[in-house]
Amino acid sequence: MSRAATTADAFNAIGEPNRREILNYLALQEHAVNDIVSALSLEQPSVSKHLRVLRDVGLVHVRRDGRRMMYRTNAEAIRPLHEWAGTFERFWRNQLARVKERAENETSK
Amino acid sequence: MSRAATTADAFNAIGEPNRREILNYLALQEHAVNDIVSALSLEQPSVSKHLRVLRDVGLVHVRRDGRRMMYRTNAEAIRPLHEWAGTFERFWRNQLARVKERAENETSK
DNA sequence: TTGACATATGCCTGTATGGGTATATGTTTG
DNA sequence: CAAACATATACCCATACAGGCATATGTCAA
Repeated sequence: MSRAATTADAFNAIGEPNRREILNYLALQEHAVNDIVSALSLEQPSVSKHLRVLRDVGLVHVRRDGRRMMYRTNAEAIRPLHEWAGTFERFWRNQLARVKERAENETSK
Repeated sequence: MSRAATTADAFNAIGEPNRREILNYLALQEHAVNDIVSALSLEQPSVSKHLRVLRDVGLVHVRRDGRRMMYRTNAEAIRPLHEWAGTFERFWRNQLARVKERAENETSK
Protein backbone atom coordinates (compact mmCIF):
# COMPACT_ATOMS: atom_id res chain seq x y z
CA MET A 1 0.00 0.00 0.00
CA SER A 2 1.00 3.56 -0.47
CA ARG A 3 -0.82 6.53 -1.81
CA ALA A 4 -4.06 6.57 -3.71
CA ALA A 5 -3.86 6.80 -7.47
CA THR A 6 -4.42 10.17 -9.08
CA THR A 7 -6.71 8.52 -11.52
CA ALA A 8 -8.88 7.30 -8.70
CA ASP A 9 -11.42 10.09 -8.79
CA ALA A 10 -12.11 13.69 -9.68
CA PHE A 11 -11.00 14.96 -6.28
CA ASN A 12 -7.59 13.54 -6.76
CA ALA A 13 -7.34 14.59 -10.38
CA ILE A 14 -7.96 18.26 -9.73
CA GLY A 15 -5.23 18.30 -7.13
CA GLU A 16 -2.80 19.04 -9.91
CA PRO A 17 -2.69 22.78 -10.75
CA ASN A 18 -2.04 22.29 -14.46
CA ARG A 19 -5.02 20.02 -14.70
CA ARG A 20 -7.23 22.66 -13.18
CA GLU A 21 -5.89 25.11 -15.74
CA ILE A 22 -6.67 22.70 -18.50
CA LEU A 23 -10.20 22.25 -17.23
CA ASN A 24 -10.67 26.00 -17.10
CA TYR A 25 -9.38 26.32 -20.61
CA LEU A 26 -11.57 23.58 -21.99
CA ALA A 27 -14.71 24.72 -20.26
CA LEU A 28 -15.63 27.46 -22.69
CA GLN A 29 -15.12 25.37 -25.79
CA GLU A 30 -13.35 22.33 -27.07
CA HIS A 31 -9.73 22.61 -28.10
CA ALA A 32 -7.08 20.48 -29.72
CA VAL A 33 -4.11 19.26 -27.68
CA ASN A 34 -1.79 21.66 -29.42
CA ASP A 35 -3.95 24.60 -28.49
CA ILE A 36 -3.59 23.64 -24.86
CA VAL A 37 0.14 23.27 -25.25
CA SER A 38 0.38 26.78 -26.65
CA ALA A 39 -2.14 28.39 -24.35
CA LEU A 40 -0.67 27.01 -21.16
CA SER A 41 2.96 26.73 -22.21
CA LEU A 42 3.30 23.11 -21.30
CA GLU A 43 5.15 20.27 -22.99
CA GLN A 44 2.99 18.29 -25.37
CA PRO A 45 3.62 14.92 -23.70
CA SER A 46 2.78 16.49 -20.39
CA VAL A 47 -0.53 17.77 -21.69
CA SER A 48 -1.38 14.41 -23.22
CA LYS A 49 -0.73 12.74 -19.90
CA HIS A 50 -2.86 15.17 -17.96
CA LEU A 51 -5.64 14.75 -20.48
CA ARG A 52 -5.33 11.04 -20.05
CA VAL A 53 -5.91 11.34 -16.33
CA LEU A 54 -8.77 13.78 -16.77
CA ARG A 55 -10.34 11.48 -19.30
CA ASP A 56 -10.04 8.44 -17.08
CA VAL A 57 -12.00 10.11 -14.34
CA GLY A 58 -14.48 11.55 -16.80
CA LEU A 59 -13.56 15.18 -16.37
CA VAL A 60 -13.15 15.68 -20.11
CA HIS A 61 -14.68 14.33 -23.28
CA VAL A 62 -12.81 13.69 -26.49
CA ARG A 63 -13.72 13.75 -30.13
CA ARG A 64 -11.51 13.07 -33.10
CA ASP A 65 -11.32 15.72 -35.79
CA GLY A 66 -9.05 14.52 -38.54
CA ARG A 67 -5.63 14.19 -37.02
CA ARG A 68 -6.55 16.31 -34.08
CA MET A 69 -8.21 15.26 -30.86
CA MET A 70 -10.70 17.77 -29.59
CA TYR A 71 -11.06 17.87 -25.81
CA ARG A 72 -13.81 19.50 -23.83
CA THR A 73 -14.44 19.81 -20.13
CA ASN A 74 -17.26 17.66 -18.83
CA ALA A 75 -18.68 20.08 -16.29
CA GLU A 76 -21.08 17.45 -15.09
CA ALA A 77 -18.17 15.59 -13.52
CA ILE A 78 -17.21 18.61 -11.46
CA ARG A 79 -20.60 18.76 -9.83
CA PRO A 80 -19.93 16.19 -7.10
CA LEU A 81 -17.00 18.29 -6.07
CA HIS A 82 -19.07 21.43 -5.96
CA GLU A 83 -21.66 19.63 -3.91
CA TRP A 84 -19.18 18.21 -1.45
CA ALA A 85 -17.67 21.63 -0.85
CA GLY A 86 -21.16 23.02 -0.67
CA THR A 87 -22.01 20.93 2.36
CA PHE A 88 -19.67 23.18 4.30
CA GLU A 89 -21.35 26.34 3.19
CA ARG A 90 -23.55 26.68 6.22
CA PHE A 91 -20.50 26.38 8.41
CA TRP A 92 -18.56 29.16 6.83
CA ARG A 93 -21.70 31.24 6.86
CA ASN A 94 -21.92 30.69 10.58
CA GLN A 95 -18.29 31.49 11.04
CA LEU A 96 -18.67 34.71 9.11
CA ALA A 97 -21.79 35.56 11.05
CA ARG A 98 -19.99 35.09 14.32
CA VAL A 99 -17.08 37.19 13.23
CA LYS A 100 -19.36 39.91 12.00
CA GLU A 101 -21.38 39.82 15.19
CA ARG A 102 -18.29 40.08 17.31
CA ALA A 103 -17.04 42.98 15.25
CA GLU A 104 -20.29 44.81 15.71
CA ASN A 105 -20.20 44.26 19.43
CA GLU A 106 -16.73 45.68 19.54
CA THR A 107 -17.81 48.71 17.58
CA SER A 108 -20.82 49.39 19.76
CA LYS A 109 -18.70 49.46 22.87
CA MET B 1 10.92 18.28 -10.07
CA SER B 2 8.29 15.69 -9.54
CA ARG B 3 4.81 15.98 -8.26
CA ALA B 4 3.36 18.84 -6.32
CA ALA B 5 3.32 18.47 -2.58
CA THR B 6 0.11 17.42 -0.93
CA THR B 7 0.60 20.22 1.52
CA ALA B 8 0.71 22.71 -1.31
CA ASP B 9 -2.90 23.77 -1.15
CA ALA B 10 -6.42 22.78 -0.22
CA PHE B 11 -7.11 21.24 -3.61
CA ASN B 12 -4.32 18.81 -3.19
CA ALA B 13 -5.09 18.10 0.44
CA ILE B 14 -8.67 17.02 -0.17
CA GLY B 15 -7.51 14.57 -2.79
CA GLU B 16 -7.05 12.06 -0.02
CA PRO B 17 -10.33 10.30 0.87
CA ASN B 18 -9.55 9.92 4.55
CA ARG B 19 -8.84 13.59 4.80
CA ARG B 20 -12.22 14.39 3.34
CA GLU B 21 -13.77 12.09 5.91
CA ILE B 22 -11.92 13.87 8.65
CA LEU B 23 -13.11 17.23 7.40
CA ASN B 24 -16.67 15.97 7.33
CA TYR B 25 -16.35 14.66 10.83
CA LEU B 26 -14.83 17.84 12.19
CA ALA B 27 -17.30 20.15 10.49
CA LEU B 28 -20.12 19.73 12.96
CA GLN B 29 -17.98 20.21 16.04
CA GLU B 30 -14.45 19.97 17.26
CA HIS B 31 -13.06 16.61 18.27
CA ALA B 32 -9.94 15.21 19.84
CA VAL B 33 -7.57 13.10 17.78
CA ASN B 34 -8.65 9.95 19.51
CA ASP B 35 -12.26 10.59 18.63
CA ILE B 36 -11.30 10.70 15.00
CA VAL B 37 -9.31 7.51 15.36
CA SER B 38 -12.33 5.74 16.80
CA ALA B 39 -14.91 7.27 14.54
CA LEU B 40 -13.08 6.58 11.31
CA SER B 41 -11.21 3.44 12.34
CA LEU B 42 -7.82 4.75 11.39
CA GLU B 43 -4.43 4.36 13.04
CA GLN B 44 -3.60 7.17 15.41
CA PRO B 45 -0.35 8.11 13.68
CA SER B 46 -2.16 8.17 10.41
CA VAL B 47 -4.75 10.57 11.74
CA SER B 48 -2.09 12.81 13.22
CA LYS B 49 -0.36 12.97 9.87
CA HIS B 50 -3.51 13.82 7.99
CA LEU B 51 -4.33 16.48 10.53
CA ARG B 52 -0.88 17.87 10.05
CA VAL B 53 -1.46 18.25 6.34
CA LEU B 54 -4.91 19.73 6.84
CA ARG B 55 -3.51 22.15 9.34
CA ASP B 56 -0.67 23.24 7.09
CA VAL B 57 -3.10 24.25 4.39
CA GLY B 58 -5.45 25.84 6.87
CA LEU B 59 -8.30 23.38 6.48
CA VAL B 60 -8.52 22.77 10.23
CA HIS B 61 -7.94 24.75 13.39
CA VAL B 62 -6.48 23.36 16.57
CA ARG B 63 -6.89 24.14 20.21
CA ARG B 64 -5.25 22.48 23.15
CA ASP B 65 -7.49 21.15 25.88
CA GLY B 66 -5.38 19.65 28.62
CA ARG B 67 -3.57 16.73 27.08
CA ARG B 68 -5.91 16.61 24.15
CA MET B 69 -5.76 18.55 20.93
CA MET B 70 -9.14 19.65 19.71
CA TYR B 71 -9.45 19.92 15.95
CA ARG B 72 -12.16 21.67 14.01
CA THR B 73 -12.78 22.10 10.30
CA ASN B 74 -12.14 25.57 9.01
CA ALA B 75 -14.99 25.76 6.53
CA GLU B 76 -13.73 29.11 5.32
CA ALA B 77 -10.78 27.34 3.70
CA ILE B 78 -13.08 25.14 1.66
CA ARG B 79 -14.74 28.11 0.07
CA PRO B 80 -12.17 28.68 -2.69
CA LEU B 81 -12.75 25.14 -3.73
CA HIS B 82 -16.47 25.59 -3.81
CA GLU B 83 -16.06 28.71 -5.83
CA TRP B 84 -13.71 27.15 -8.32
CA ALA B 85 -16.10 24.28 -8.90
CA GLY B 86 -18.91 26.78 -9.05
CA THR B 87 -17.45 28.49 -12.08
CA PHE B 88 -18.44 25.39 -14.02
CA GLU B 89 -22.00 25.46 -12.87
CA ARG B 90 -23.35 27.30 -15.88
CA PHE B 91 -21.74 24.72 -18.10
CA TRP B 92 -23.33 21.74 -16.52
CA ARG B 93 -26.61 23.59 -16.48
CA ASN B 94 -26.27 24.03 -20.21
CA GLN B 95 -25.37 20.43 -20.68
CA LEU B 96 -28.40 19.32 -18.70
CA ALA B 97 -30.61 21.70 -20.61
CA ARG B 98 -29.42 20.31 -23.90
CA VAL B 99 -29.94 16.76 -22.80
CA LYS B 100 -33.39 17.54 -21.52
CA GLU B 101 -34.30 19.37 -24.68
CA ARG B 102 -33.17 16.49 -26.81
CA ALA B 103 -35.14 14.06 -24.71
CA GLU B 104 -38.26 16.12 -25.13
CA ASN B 105 -37.81 16.26 -28.86
CA GLU B 106 -37.49 12.52 -28.96
CA THR B 107 -40.65 12.10 -26.95
CA SER B 108 -42.66 14.43 -29.10
CA LYS B 109 -41.81 12.53 -32.24
C1' DT C 1 3.33 5.26 -50.58
C1' DT C 2 6.04 8.91 -48.36
C1' DG C 3 6.65 12.83 -45.43
C1' DA C 4 4.55 16.11 -42.38
C1' DC C 5 1.55 16.87 -38.70
C1' DA C 6 -0.87 15.78 -34.22
C1' DT C 7 -0.98 12.87 -30.23
C1' DA C 8 -0.07 9.17 -27.27
C1' DT C 9 3.29 6.11 -24.92
C1' DG C 10 7.43 4.32 -23.12
C1' DC C 11 11.16 4.95 -20.06
C1' DC C 12 14.03 7.02 -16.51
C1' DT C 13 14.62 9.93 -12.45
C1' DG C 14 13.75 12.34 -8.22
C1' DT C 15 10.43 13.14 -5.05
C1' DA C 16 6.33 12.90 -2.26
C1' DT C 17 3.74 10.43 0.05
C1' DG C 18 0.52 6.88 3.06
C1' DG C 19 0.64 2.94 5.98
C1' DG C 20 2.69 0.47 9.86
C1' DT C 21 5.54 0.26 13.99
C1' DA C 22 8.32 2.19 17.52
C1' DT C 23 9.32 6.01 20.02
C1' DA C 24 9.67 10.97 21.43
C1' DT C 25 7.08 14.94 23.43
C1' DG C 26 3.72 17.17 26.23
C1' DT C 27 0.24 17.12 30.08
C1' DT C 28 -2.23 15.47 34.07
C1' DT C 29 -2.65 12.93 38.25
C1' DG C 30 -1.09 10.24 42.34
C1' DC D 1 9.01 12.49 40.32
C1' DA D 2 6.71 8.21 38.15
C1' DA D 3 3.06 6.14 35.47
C1' DA D 4 -0.67 6.85 32.44
C1' DC D 5 -2.72 9.16 28.77
C1' DA D 6 -2.91 11.80 24.24
C1' DT D 7 -0.43 13.15 20.22
C1' DA D 8 3.23 13.97 17.18
C1' DT D 9 7.49 12.28 14.85
C1' DA D 10 10.92 9.36 13.09
C1' DC D 11 11.81 5.62 10.03
C1' DC D 12 11.26 2.24 6.57
C1' DC D 13 8.93 0.49 2.48
C1' DA D 14 6.44 0.40 -1.81
C1' DT D 15 4.27 3.10 -5.01
C1' DA D 16 2.55 6.89 -7.79
C1' DC D 17 3.60 10.43 -10.01
C1' DA D 18 5.20 14.70 -13.02
C1' DG D 19 8.76 16.27 -15.96
C1' DG D 20 11.83 15.61 -19.83
C1' DC D 21 13.16 13.13 -23.97
C1' DA D 22 12.68 9.74 -27.54
C1' DT D 23 9.68 7.23 -30.12
C1' DA D 24 5.42 4.74 -31.56
C1' DT D 25 0.73 5.43 -33.57
C1' DG D 26 -2.70 7.50 -36.35
C1' DT D 27 -4.23 10.70 -40.09
C1' DC D 28 -3.90 13.70 -43.97
C1' DA D 29 -1.78 15.71 -48.14
C1' DA D 30 1.24 15.42 -52.30
